[in-house]
Amino acid sequence: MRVSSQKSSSATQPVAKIPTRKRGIERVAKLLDAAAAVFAEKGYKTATMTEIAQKAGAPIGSLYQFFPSKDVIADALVARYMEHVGGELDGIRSAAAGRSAQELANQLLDVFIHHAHERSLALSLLDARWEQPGLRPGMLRFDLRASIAGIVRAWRPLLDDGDVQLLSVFLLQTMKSLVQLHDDKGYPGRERVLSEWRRWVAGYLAEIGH
Amino acid sequence: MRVSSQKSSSATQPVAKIPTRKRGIERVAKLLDAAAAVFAEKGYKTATMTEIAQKAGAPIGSLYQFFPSKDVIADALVARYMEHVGGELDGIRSAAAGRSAQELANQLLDVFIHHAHERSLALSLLDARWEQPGLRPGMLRFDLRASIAGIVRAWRPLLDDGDVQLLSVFLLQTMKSLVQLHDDKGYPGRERVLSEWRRWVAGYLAEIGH
Amino acid sequence: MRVSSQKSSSATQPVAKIPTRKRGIERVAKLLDAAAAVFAEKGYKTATMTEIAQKAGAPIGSLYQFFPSKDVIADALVARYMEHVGGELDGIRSAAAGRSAQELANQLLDVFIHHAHERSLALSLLDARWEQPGLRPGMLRFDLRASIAGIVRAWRPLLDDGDVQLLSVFLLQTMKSLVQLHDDKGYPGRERVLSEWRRWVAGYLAEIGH
Amino acid sequence: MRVSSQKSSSATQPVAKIPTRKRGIERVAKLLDAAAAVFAEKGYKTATMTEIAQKAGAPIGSLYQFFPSKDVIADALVARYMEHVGGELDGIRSAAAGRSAQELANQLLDVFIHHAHERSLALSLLDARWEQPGLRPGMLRFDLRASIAGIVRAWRPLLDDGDVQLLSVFLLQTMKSLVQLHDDKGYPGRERVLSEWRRWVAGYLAEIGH
DNA sequence: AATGAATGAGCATTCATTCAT
DNA sequence: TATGAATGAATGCTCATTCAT
Repeated sequence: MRVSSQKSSSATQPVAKIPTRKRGIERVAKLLDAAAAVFAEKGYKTATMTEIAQKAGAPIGSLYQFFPSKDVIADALVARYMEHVGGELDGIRSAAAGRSAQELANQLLDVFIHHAHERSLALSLLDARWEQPGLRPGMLRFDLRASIAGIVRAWRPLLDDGDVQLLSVFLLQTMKSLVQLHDDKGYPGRERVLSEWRRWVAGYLAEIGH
Repeated sequence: MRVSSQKSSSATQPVAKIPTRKRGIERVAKLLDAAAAVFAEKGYKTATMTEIAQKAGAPIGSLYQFFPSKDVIADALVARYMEHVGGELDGIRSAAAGRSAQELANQLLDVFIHHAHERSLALSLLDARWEQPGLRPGMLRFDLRASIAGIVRAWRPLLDDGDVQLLSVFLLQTMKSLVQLHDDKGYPGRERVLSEWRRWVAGYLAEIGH
Repeated sequence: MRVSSQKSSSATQPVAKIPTRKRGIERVAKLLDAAAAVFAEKGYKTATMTEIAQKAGAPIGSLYQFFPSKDVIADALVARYMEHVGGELDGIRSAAAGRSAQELANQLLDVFIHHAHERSLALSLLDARWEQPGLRPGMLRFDLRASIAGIVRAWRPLLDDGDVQLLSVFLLQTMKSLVQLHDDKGYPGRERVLSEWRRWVAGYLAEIGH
Repeated sequence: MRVSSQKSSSATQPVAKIPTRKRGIERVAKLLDAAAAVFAEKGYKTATMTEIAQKAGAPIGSLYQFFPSKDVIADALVARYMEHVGGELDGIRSAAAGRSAQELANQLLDVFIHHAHERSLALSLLDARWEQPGLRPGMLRFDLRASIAGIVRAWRPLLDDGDVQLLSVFLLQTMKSLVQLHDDKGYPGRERVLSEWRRWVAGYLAEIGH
């Protein structure tokens, strides 16, 4: 299953222009990387378009050629994250059948660990541009939950829908938590906490999934 | 136990002026409430001092009388949250002895549910000022963790330090997760997820705490 | 009758802030004059807020304190023109009874001649900011027409409504035309044309108004 | 008689390149139509070269091939209007002899009514570029006045020069006024005003022209 | 003390025109 | 010849903080 990253473009919503020539493709990649770095360092509001362009070695006009507004560049970054994670989840799903609960748990937890920074960036970008924090991130959650539900179904095809939903919500939430525990270096017994967490997630997975 | 809300005062950092007369106390409360509302709606960067003053019905000069900068207001709001939660945790600690695992888990989980909005505001304020001088999210976590460790010790005085730490980290993390699951109304089977989560936290608590 | 210059302020439409202190009143007057000069010289789009502020000897922030957008300053200029002309029309109306057709015609024609530049500025400002040119200026026309109708009624109280309307439309249009003929210095026989025009307007006025 | 649309070419002023092949001619027509539409909708300053090219379905480079600057397009549009009106006036002149005053008046008034939108566009383009090098509104007026003078002479060959001038100025001005009265749908008694205006113009024409 | 007008550096964004491909 | 990506100076506007009244 593919996590949707296409803009539904129902109206004349501004979207990133897709570069056609080689030079443009390279430039867009550079711009996105620069934007990710600047947003991560400064936050959405504090980051400036000028700094993004400078960091990418591009004139400000070129930045606006491809990303007609600050919002569009943030959206593009979120979409890129969704594609990365979506791709990995696809891989896990196609190899889910026959795995042990601990193997599956570890694989899922590692996806989030692996993209921890990208994820926290995406969340902060979503948050900073939405009045009611938590509403828009909900979209993100929705897609991922569906993806994870697909994995659970591939892993245990006989599970009923309620249990699939329960497990997918549970897994998503514990993945997020593990990232937080993983990123925080400032508490004692960190190693033990992390391995306990993995054991505990696998235990719950095994309990519900037989 | 009192959760510390004093800055480590490395230098002559500006702090909120403490009002002495009754009228001043009322005005400060109004200003803080207005600030909380505006920050919650707009986010730290987007909120303006002018709007905060307007919402409190106070002139901008008066706002600056008590809170000499935007940062100081944010710090005061975070401190207020810490005091609220700290107070409740104090209460739980003094009545912890003799509670069942499920009772203790529920009480703790309810503290965070109860202050969910205040907490998300405090976190976003901390986050938005990441590289400003002042408090850090880590500091928040540290204080709370210490507070929870105190509760665990009061509940099971014989537990060794490693287990106390493990449990306090675990409890803090699952409290945060429960808030997220609680605030998100957009997924199926929410009721079941929430009750399972409580059951499951209590189970782990019982397992480690004998 | 007073030509309306009050903003109906049905919603949170941005309007010019009215200065309260003496310094503010002087500054607003200076800003309006500067804006009139710059708009007249460059046109609405080409004029820059920076240049207006500079010409008024004010920092850009002060300009925005009183006029929160470029549109608002243009609106203020239009309103000022309406007030000037409205005031003069009021005067003509209260002294209309008993005048000869030629006297009344001359007085009206002189109002527009007198405010020729202010009027052309107001029209160009209205035009430049409205997609369908002619639609918004229509509002201007509406107010003036009503004012002129009041004068005609004061002049000839027994005239029926149809004739009053006819005369007010006719007078407004010929006033505008006279301004154009007056401003254009580039054609031969200008003096004769101008006096013929006045004679001809008075003749029509006398014919319809008995 | 041909209304002059050539610039006085004081220097090496850029002009529209004249297309030679059939495809080029079609493309230029499309570009001019697109430019007219965009200018009419947005005004000279607000209209963008990119949008004009897009509306014509042509790449921006192609637009610049034929019209090397934004000003050149505007000039071309004005020239086109002059040619249209000039052509019609030529026709009226060659059939002027023997017409009644009312017939001549109606024919002339209809020319402006017929090209009302094209005229208002041309005027706004001239106005918007007031201090740019190129044509001036005065020039437009001058050419038309000369054209109309020719018609008056053809109609009444014995009239002395002063009366011819007077009539041509008068006719041009009343033609413009009629257009304004015609375009404005927002006043009462419009039908009566329009027919009165025509009657009244013919009356003056008859009076001066014997 | 209390007030709110003044300040100006800084930001997102635009667009006519060029020129490499 | 035809194309459309590249360019960057210029513009409207914001807002935390100060300080004259």
